[in-house]
Amino acid sequence: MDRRPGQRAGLTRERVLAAAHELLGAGGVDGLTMRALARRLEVAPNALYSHVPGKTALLDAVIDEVLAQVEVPAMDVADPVTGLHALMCSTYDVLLGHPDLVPLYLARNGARGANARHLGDVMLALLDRAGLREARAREALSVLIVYTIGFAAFTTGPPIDVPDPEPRAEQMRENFDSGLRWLLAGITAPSMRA
Amino acid sequence: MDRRPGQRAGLTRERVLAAAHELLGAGGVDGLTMRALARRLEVAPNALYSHVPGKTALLDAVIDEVLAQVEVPAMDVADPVTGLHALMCSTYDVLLGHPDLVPLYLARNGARGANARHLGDVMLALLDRAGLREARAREALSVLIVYTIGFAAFTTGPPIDVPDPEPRAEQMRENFDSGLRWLLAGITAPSMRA
DNA sequence: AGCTTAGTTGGACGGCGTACAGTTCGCAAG
DNA sequence: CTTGCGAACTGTACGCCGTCCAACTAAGCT
Repeated sequence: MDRRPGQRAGLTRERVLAAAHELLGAGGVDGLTMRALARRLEVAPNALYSHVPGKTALLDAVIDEVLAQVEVPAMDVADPVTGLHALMCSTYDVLLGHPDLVPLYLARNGARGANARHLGDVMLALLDRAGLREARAREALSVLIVYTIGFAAFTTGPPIDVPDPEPRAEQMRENFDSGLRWLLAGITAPSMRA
Repeated sequence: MDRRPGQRAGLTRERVLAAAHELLGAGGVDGLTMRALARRLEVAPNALYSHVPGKTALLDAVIDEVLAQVEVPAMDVADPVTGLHALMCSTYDVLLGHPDLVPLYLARNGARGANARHLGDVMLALLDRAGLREARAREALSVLIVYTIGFAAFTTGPPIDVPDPEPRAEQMRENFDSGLRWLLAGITAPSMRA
């Protein structure tokens, strides 16, 4: 801090979020502290509070930002179930790209930011095209979200006792896929369609 | 602390774990700190370290302890799928009884303690009787565990935006049940049986 | 030119987990 | 019955954490 009080440091909400993102990638959740963030931006810790309400809000923002990477299938995709499958797989992959973030994600159970809401809307639209409305649709929505985040959390956790993690990741990917197909089959079974 | 150094306080690993359990129930995860725990046991914070290696280990122990409450179906239950269903539902209910614990549970992804291992073995045995072996069985195991813990995490999280949480809990319980049935149906579909 | 206001700093508060050294007791061996 | 030892416990301290407050300064508007 070779700056005297009052001198601007060029801080922005965007710059703060970006730095937070980097810290998260480098040192995991434990590495992301207000002080470390300030250090990286060459600023006093308190300066952050002019751009972010607090740590919780910052985490929420970062979490939601990550969801922007999810590939949303075209709304007019031929088969809505295929679209849902692709959407959930993409979400799963994105989550795997930010392992330390997943537990947080789950603790807040599913970010409530703009991106999260958008994904939810897309899913509801696809479910609608698959024949599910209202309560049924919300039910299916919960199940799919929970399953995906839960599986990501499970996958990104510390390796249980297997020797090398490489085939494990692939194995988990397949497990995820299997379960997802079962769920989708159940969701769109004839008895479910209103 | 009206005790001078060296005087025994009658601490035991069991007493410590029990107090931790109580604190967890009363104040959630945030309420469980080494210092608060020591305060409740009328002891200096460091005294705990004679009975527990550290906070992480303590949490692991408490987490695994909770799993003891899960009702394990009789091994010779008529239908293994029904047994699995009952087992997962009991697990879900137990988890709901300790809301603040669930995120931790997921972060460590499924306790690795004695009780957790036992439950895993029971599930594998039931899956075996349902016709699943080896890789298939492990696959199904992952899916079921992830689904259950994930759903519990989702349910115990802060209410999204619904007005009153009472019907929500019931709703979620039904959602859980629906998804679970779909999963079990998929797992035991003819194509899966070796 | 002067005033307002937003951005930033130094410092502090209360809390956390836990390491280190010292004190004191219970208990087994002599 | 003494002695010695190891385990339990305390006091103190270190280095973190998130966040609030008052002071200060620079930029921008009038």
